[in-house]
Amino acid sequence: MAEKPAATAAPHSPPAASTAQEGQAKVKAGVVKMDDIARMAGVSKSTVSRALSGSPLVNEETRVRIQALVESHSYRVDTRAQGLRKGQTRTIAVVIPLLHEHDQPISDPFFLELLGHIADAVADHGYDLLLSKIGPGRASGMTDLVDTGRVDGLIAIGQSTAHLGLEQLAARNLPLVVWGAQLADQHYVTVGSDNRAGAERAVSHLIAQGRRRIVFLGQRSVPEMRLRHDGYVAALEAAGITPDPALDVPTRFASAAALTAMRSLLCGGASFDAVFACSDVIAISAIRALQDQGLTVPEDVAVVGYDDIQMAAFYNPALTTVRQDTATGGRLLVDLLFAQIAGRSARSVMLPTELVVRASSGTVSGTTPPAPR
Amino acid sequence: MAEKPAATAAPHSPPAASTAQEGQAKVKAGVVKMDDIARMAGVSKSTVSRALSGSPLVNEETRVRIQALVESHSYRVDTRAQGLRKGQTRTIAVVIPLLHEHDQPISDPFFLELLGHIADAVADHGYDLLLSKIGPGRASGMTDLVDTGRVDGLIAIGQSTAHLGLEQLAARNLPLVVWGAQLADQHYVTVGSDNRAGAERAVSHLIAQGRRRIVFLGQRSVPEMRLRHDGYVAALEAAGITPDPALDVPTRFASAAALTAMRSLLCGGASFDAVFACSDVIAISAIRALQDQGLTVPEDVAVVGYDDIQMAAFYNPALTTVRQDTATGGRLLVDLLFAQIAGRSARSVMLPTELVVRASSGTVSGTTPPAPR
DNA sequence: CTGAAAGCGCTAACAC
DNA sequence: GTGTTAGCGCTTTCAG
Repeated sequence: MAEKPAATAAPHSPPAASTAQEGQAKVKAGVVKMDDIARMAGVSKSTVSRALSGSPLVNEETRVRIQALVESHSYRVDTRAQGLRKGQTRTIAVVIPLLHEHDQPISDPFFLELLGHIADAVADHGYDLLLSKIGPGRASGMTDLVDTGRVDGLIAIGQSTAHLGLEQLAARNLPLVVWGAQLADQHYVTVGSDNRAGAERAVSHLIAQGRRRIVFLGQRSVPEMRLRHDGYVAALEAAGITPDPALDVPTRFASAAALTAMRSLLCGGASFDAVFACSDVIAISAIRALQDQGLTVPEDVAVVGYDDIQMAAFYNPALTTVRQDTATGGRLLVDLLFAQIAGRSARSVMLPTELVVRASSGTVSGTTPPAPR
Repeated sequence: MAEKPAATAAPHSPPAASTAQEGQAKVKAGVVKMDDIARMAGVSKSTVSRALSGSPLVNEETRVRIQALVESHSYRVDTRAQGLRKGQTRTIAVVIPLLHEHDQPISDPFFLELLGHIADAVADHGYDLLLSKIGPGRASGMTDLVDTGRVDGLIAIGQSTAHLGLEQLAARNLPLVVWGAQLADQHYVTVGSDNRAGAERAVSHLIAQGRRRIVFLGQRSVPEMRLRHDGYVAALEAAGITPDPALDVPTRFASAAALTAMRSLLCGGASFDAVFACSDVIAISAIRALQDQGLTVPEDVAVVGYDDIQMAAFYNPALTTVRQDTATGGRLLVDLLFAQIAGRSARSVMLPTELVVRASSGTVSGTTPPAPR
């Protein structure tokens, strides 16, 4: 089979003709290269390159001829080669922590919502998005991503326990933005909600409903959760309530873990009239555990979650929760990363949160239609 | 600042020394290349390349020396250049359909669960995963991904309305696997659950509970949903029930859409005693709509969903649903793709489903603890 | 306006 | 065992 069409003989032949002839033969992708197009157009590779990158140095007629050839042969420039030459990748990595030890899948809907917005924003910049689930000892894996020339920058979702690793990356000056809490001594850029204020408002709301014995459900080893705990304590103290350590229940971010934690609290005979959960997923599991014990929400126990995942409004009872704005969060994450890639400096951003009051905290009747997002 | 250390002078100098000296200077990644390592080791680039790829043709002593240099300078081979030369990318793309017209984020937890498993499997193969949200007219975007040399293969999550586009890709012989329904005339490889059988069992279960007027909630334009509808009809007819078109309610995959659909059904005064929803997210929204009307689930209306997302077990009432095994699904998707990349042929796989009976269909009391996944 | 030439960082024949 | 020589497919000076 003739590999290279002898199209050089008729450089100006109508593209349509060659389409019909060659379309069939091209089974495998990438078969036609810039050189081929150049030869067919009767120009040099350089001219094709220029034409394709919209250089003004190219004759209009030539450009049109090249364009036609490109279309008809559905030629596409190889980004890999282009990137190698230009020293860029046009792709950024999003790193999601393994939620825990085992190769448990990413499971919190909140992450997916955020990821979706990040994906949109990255695409708007014309970049690709590499998704990477990295386990403990994340830092080295993340460094690799850029050292091996696979990505131009990194977005980490959740700092979880990797604070030190992230500091190392920042020290190396790699473009990096992380979704999470803004810590005092930190040198990397974060975007996140005002965890302390959000939690404080949620708990104050509970107190305003007449609740006094409020359970904290969350994992304080994660920075964001620690701040939420701070807010919880602050709200309590502002109301003259002394935090009871017995109501501080450590829980990981999985439904099952939350269920277990709640059950053991119930079995322990603790008395409480409200729960502040560090995520909606945790809140939902907690409610389930409560109901299984014959308790009603919000009558016996009022519950507030965090995140406002889509399902929160549809749960029964509809969940009162602290909304984190994933749309602007995602976009901000990406914008700040591109600022760094462009060599500009970026500052951490703390997003305001909004307390969305629904039925689970005892104020709204359960039959009110949930607010559409 | 001296760009290249004059290390050539002392080729065998202890790596530790140079680390200390240079560690500081290397701010930007990728600064040290294979040539540099070669020079420092006093060998040629090829030898370094060989040593690094574990070729047996390299002297043990040389290899050790090179290894040490590589470590101390934390040199990493550039995958981009490597890929260009070797004609591969070691990355595969996962394409998720924009759920609908607007740039709505990916939102169904089911997708995220599947994505998580795919990510694990891809990583196990040592490949990267490019995440791509592609809108209507997906096919061209997908082709691009491989034509521009960015990925070695494609996984599409959900065929939605892109069947024809996928056929085109398959015709071009691009490595491709799609999560979805196995259609009669299709030339691409799919992995998916047995939608027809799954739905049939779910609906039969409802009938066995004494329900006769069962609503179908889903979007039949999507192949998978059409099959589920077939199963729904089959179950009905097997029981001698004539499907009532009034109970066939088209619904997209979003919570809000499902809520609206259900509400208008209720307003229309239709009479029914059960609902079969095409996804758990739809089921949950439907239950919400029912409850808002003062109806109880499962007493007044029994509800069955599809997917068995994590939250299904925690909903109130706990959701009876058709479980799709995302773990083996994800792994299979990836395995079949790699088979194609390796030039082997692959066959579509239809996974069995499992009906998970919980409270929402009226059989189990609501206080039973949900089965852990 | 266009072409020739020199690489981007790496691997793979092919020599020695 | 190791070095030399060609590229992978593209962009970009530098000369016309």
